[in-house]
Order: sequence, then structure tokens, then C-alpha cells
Amino acid sequence: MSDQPPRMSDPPQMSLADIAKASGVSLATASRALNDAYGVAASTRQRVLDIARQLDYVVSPDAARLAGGATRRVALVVPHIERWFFGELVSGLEHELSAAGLDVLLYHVGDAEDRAEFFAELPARRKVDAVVVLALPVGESERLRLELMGVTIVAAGGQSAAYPYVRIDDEVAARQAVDHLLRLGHTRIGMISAADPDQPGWPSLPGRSQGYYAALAAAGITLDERLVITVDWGGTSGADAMARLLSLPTPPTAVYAHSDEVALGAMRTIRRAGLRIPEDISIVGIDDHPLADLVDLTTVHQPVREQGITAARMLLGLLRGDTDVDQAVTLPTYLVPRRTTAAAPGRL
Amino acid sequence: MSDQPPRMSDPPQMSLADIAKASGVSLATASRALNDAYGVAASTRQRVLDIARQLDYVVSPDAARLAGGATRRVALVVPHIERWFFGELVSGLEHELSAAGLDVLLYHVGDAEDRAEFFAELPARRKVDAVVVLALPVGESERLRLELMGVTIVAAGGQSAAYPYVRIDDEVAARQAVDHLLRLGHTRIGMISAADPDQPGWPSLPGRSQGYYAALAAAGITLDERLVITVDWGGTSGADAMARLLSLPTPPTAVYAHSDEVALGAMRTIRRAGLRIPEDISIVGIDDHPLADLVDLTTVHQPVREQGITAARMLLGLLRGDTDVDQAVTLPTYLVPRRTTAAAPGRL
DNA sequence: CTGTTAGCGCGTTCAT
DNA sequence: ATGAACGCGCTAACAG
Repeated sequence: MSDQPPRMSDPPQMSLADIAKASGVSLATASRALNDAYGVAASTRQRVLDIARQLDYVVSPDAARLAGGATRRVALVVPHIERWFFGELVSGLEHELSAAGLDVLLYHVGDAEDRAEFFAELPARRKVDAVVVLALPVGESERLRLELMGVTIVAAGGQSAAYPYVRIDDEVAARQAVDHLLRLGHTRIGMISAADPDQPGWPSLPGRSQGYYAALAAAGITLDERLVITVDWGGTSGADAMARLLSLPTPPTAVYAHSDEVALGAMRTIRRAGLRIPEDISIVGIDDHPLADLVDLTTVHQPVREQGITAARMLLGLLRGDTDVDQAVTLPTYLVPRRTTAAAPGRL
Repeated sequence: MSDQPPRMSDPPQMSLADIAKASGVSLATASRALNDAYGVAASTRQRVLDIARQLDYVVSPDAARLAGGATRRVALVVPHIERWFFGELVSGLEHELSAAGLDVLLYHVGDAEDRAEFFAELPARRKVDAVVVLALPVGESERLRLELMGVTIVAAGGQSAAYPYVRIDDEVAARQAVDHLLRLGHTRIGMISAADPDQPGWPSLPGRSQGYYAALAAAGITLDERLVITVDWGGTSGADAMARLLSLPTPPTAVYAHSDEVALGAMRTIRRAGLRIPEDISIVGIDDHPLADLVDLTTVHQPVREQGITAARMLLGLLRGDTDVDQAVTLPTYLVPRRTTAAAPGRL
């Protein structure tokens, strides 16, 4: 029942007028103080701020917005919130954004249809000051629509359109994975590529395919197209893809998967086929999913939460009008060797 | 205030007044029609609705709220958005809520500190019509704070305080897991319990411990307390706990873990110790995490996304003022036997 | 059934 | 540096 000593505040309704009166200033001055605007004596501002905090006052975003101010809201547009990668990204973004006093609106856009609807509806109502697009390609018309409404946009966990972005270099990550296999002496390396749900057959992360091609080319290995399989994202698909790889006349001695989840599926297929990892077949993924550590999967680590945090800070800077914000950040990735990769059979 | 350079003077922004005029009715009537209120001729309502849709008009939540209406926003208070369980729950909630035209605000409260702050400041105050608390125990003092917001509250993925809830029965799930082990002839069954981060040493899901105790008791097995280990949630902790279990004079022949993630960690320890699963040790988890299937982990399935969907519908009903909404829903769980459990050693 | 009117809480010109 | 007044877009009484 009894709360903390000094933190007693339950007036459900408390308006700017209240704190203005309590501070002995006018509404306008109180407003300016809270908004960090020009033309307020430092001492006055401080007094208002103190009173406001003491009274546990928060401006009503609704009223603020209506009066022409900012909404203090940011929309996160995310394709698959149930996947670890996006959860982690959202976690980082939310942390920074809410610390800055911004509210986070979550919009889950699964397929292209959801997306079209989102971009059609959101701008019309000016519900937010900014939009963070998570690893989602944004079309040109969608971009214009948003731009027109004057909302700031940032891409996190991937690059899209011409927005400021925070990402990793997928091609580099792919090369780190494949080069590792190459170094171990593998020459017959399969790739299980994760497809874009909206564009089956095409990798959703093209860089992760390009890195594979580049690595093979650099090693002077001619591509065997039968070794490349593109499937839906997810473990089950990975398992199926691996089965196809194993049924080849000459199966690969190593497999590179676009993601750890896919790699895990492949591992199950390999083991069920009675083959050993890494003695018979090596496998490497990308992401460094927390479970990768638990299954001893060799993978390429990418800093996911940090991408979210960085994107949030970038956005905050943009919103603040800073002129020196770096609008193109690529975070580093690195190989994490574990127990699913070893020298090619008969080569040690 | 600091917008993009060019101030667009072409805001396709239209108001209720516009659609009222276009429909040849008054503001009030238009409002009533849009809000599905009583006392509007069906024909009039239809006309207004048609015009509104045709003009791609959406009411401004800000103005609506300010004028005393609903915000059409719901807050999701979630502890660990990066974990699969919560992502899935959020996904289900978001889907239903946004389908009903509600916006979703995300409040991530990680540790006890976040939580204290959340409940102290109630950032969601006056911003939402309802809040959904995700698998988060709400204390009495916190409950009072929440109540202060004067909004509808629902608990999803767990029960908390006296709010309407959707959950599974953790004790039943635990019994399904442990009974399975018992049926296989195991008598020495260890438990790796996942602790509440805020209250180390105590299981965050007490029912999952109680089910274990109940199952053993029902089987007439006296509890060996050394077989129960409580660790932080997560795979690494599971691995550590398993190591302790293995170092016992007489290690268990089977292990029941509070979650699949924990079970995965335990599996790694078992395998690294040179023991075979399930020949030497059986292991079972709870959740049916998508990766459980990929590692052939026996577990108890719980419908996570469905809990989110159900909670959302419950909330919608409450908001709508329905009188016949079921405010206490417990969804069923079931055992999914896979390859990590087998008859007790020397008993087949 | 429908129209009129009065704010909701705040940012913003204008004044001073 | 500060204050007074206006209006953002909408819902909620009240009339009619």
C-alpha cells in the first residue's frame, strides 16, 4: 500500500497549466521550458523542469501533436518479430528510444501486402515523427510517400533505398564463413541460401550469396550450380535443402548456410543420414544466434543489438537536427570457430 | 520543429470537416458514423463511411483522444522481447490488435530497474486505452500504479495479479514432461529450474517446479534435493547446471528442464562429457521452441502465438464492452516425444 | 435522428 | 524574457 517515501503522485490528470501555475509562470513559458526552446532564462527553465519532474508530469503527446508539435513517437516496421534477429534489434532500438523519452510503435509487416497497407496508412495520419525500417526493402514510391510527410527515416539491420542505415556487410560476413571453409581445404562447398518470401528463388540477403561466389572465384574454384540451393528461411527448409545436397552424385564436403537457423536444420539432416559433423561434412552459418553456441556451430558473429542501438542514436541525432551524424554505419562481423567445421576429409 | 528543409505546403491532410462536408452532414454526424455510434440512420452512416474510405480518410487518434475519445492504442509491456517466447506472443497480439485498427506501443522492461521505472513513471499514461502485461508478475504496489492509469488490463502468457488472463497451466505442462520420464522407468530425475532474474533462487515459473514435485510424489519417489538446480534462464546456465548434476555421486538418468533453451545447454554438457542422449541420459524441456524440432528434443508444446491472439481478442471484447468475454483462459499443452528421451538405462 | 457548441492540452504567433 | 490569445481535429453534451 505505502509507496516509496517521496514519490507520491497520483493526480491522473495534470496539465501544463498545473505545472505552469506551480512554477509561477505562464503556460507559454512552461511550454518553452519543457521543450528546451529559446528565450527562457536558465533559472526559469530549471525551476519549471524541477517542478515538472517532482509532479511526475509528462506532456500529452496527443495535445502536443495537435498543436503542431512533434508526436514523440517512432514507428518500428519489422517483418518477423518472432525471429531472434529482429527481437534483438527491437530490443536495442527500444532501449535507446525510450531512454530519450520517445514512444515506440510496433508495426509488424509480414508480406508485401501488409507492407503496402502500412505505407499507405501511416503517413496519412502523422502518427509518428520517424520510422525505423528493420531489414526491410523499401520501394521508391513508398519512400516518396514518407518523405512527403516529412518523417525521418532510418534503416536498421540492413540497407534500404537511400536512407541512413546501420547494418553489417553481408558479403564480408559470407566471405568470412566461406574463406574459413576454403582454408580448411574444402573445395566442394555447398550453399543453402535463404529466400525472400516475397520473391521466392531470390536470396533475401543477396550479399550473403555474392560473398560465396566471390570467395570461390578468388580461390579459383569453378562454381557448381547444383551445390547452391535456395529455400525459405527457417530450420525445416534448411533440413530439406541439405537432403537435396546429400542426394547429389558427389555431395559437398562442406556447407555454408545463410543463417544459423538454416544451418541447424541442415545439421539434423546430416546426422540423421548417419554422417558425422565435422568429420564427414563441415557446416558454417551466419548470425551467431545464441543457440549456435549451444550446438557448437561455427558461425560468423554479427552485433545485432548494437545495430539497433546505433540506429536509434542515429535517429535521435537526425531528429535533433544534428549536422554531423554519420548516416552510413557498417558494423564489423567476425568468425567464431566452433565444432562443426574441420579439415576436408582425406586431406589432413 | 526542425523538419526537413522544404516545408511541404501540399499536405493531403484532411479532417473530419472535409468528409462531413463531402457527405453533406454535420461534423457530429460524421463523427458518430465513423465511430459506429448509435443514432445514425443506416443510410447516412453508409454514405459517410463510403466517402471516408474513398477519400482515404482516417481519424486522428490524437485529436480523438484529446476530445475524450479512445486513443486506439494499446501498450504491450514485455520483459524480454529478444526471446522467442515473447516475440511470438507479441506477434500474435500485434496481428489481432492491428487488424482491429489499434496501434501497438511497445514498452520493454528488462530488469527490475526498468520495471520500477516503468511503474513509477507510467510512460504509457494517457497514451493508451489498454495495457497487456506479458508474462510479467505484477506486485500489489505495481498494480495500484497501473490502476491509476485507468485503463483496461490483460495478462498474456501468464497470470498476474487479478487481471483477465490467457496462459497455459505450467504445472500441467511440467507433469506432462516428468510423467513421460517416469513412464520410461526413470526414478532419478533431475530438474533444472529457470530462476526469476529479479529473485535469484526462485523459479520464475513456479508451476513448472510444482509439477515436478507433484509428479514425483504421485509416483512415490522421495525427493532428492541435490537433483534440483535453479539457474538463470538461458542455455549457458543450463549447461552449467548440467555440469553440477553430472558431478553428483549418483547423477540422474533423466533431466527435466524448465525450458527448451535450458535443455539445449544441458545437452551440450552431456555430450561433451562423452555421454549419449538418450542412451545414458534422457532430457526433456518445455515450450517446443522451433529449434527443439531441429535438435530432436523431446518437449511439451505450448501454443504461444495463440495465447497472444486469444489475449488480444479478450482485450478487444473488454474494450468493446462485451459482457460475455471469458476472462480466464488456459490453453492446452501436450507432450512432443522426440529423440532425447528413452527408457532408463538397464531397464529395457 | 441530426446539428451546434464547447472544450480536451498544448505549441505558437503576436504582443509586451 | 515572458504572457495572452488562438486553433490543431475531434468527441461530448446539449439542443432541435
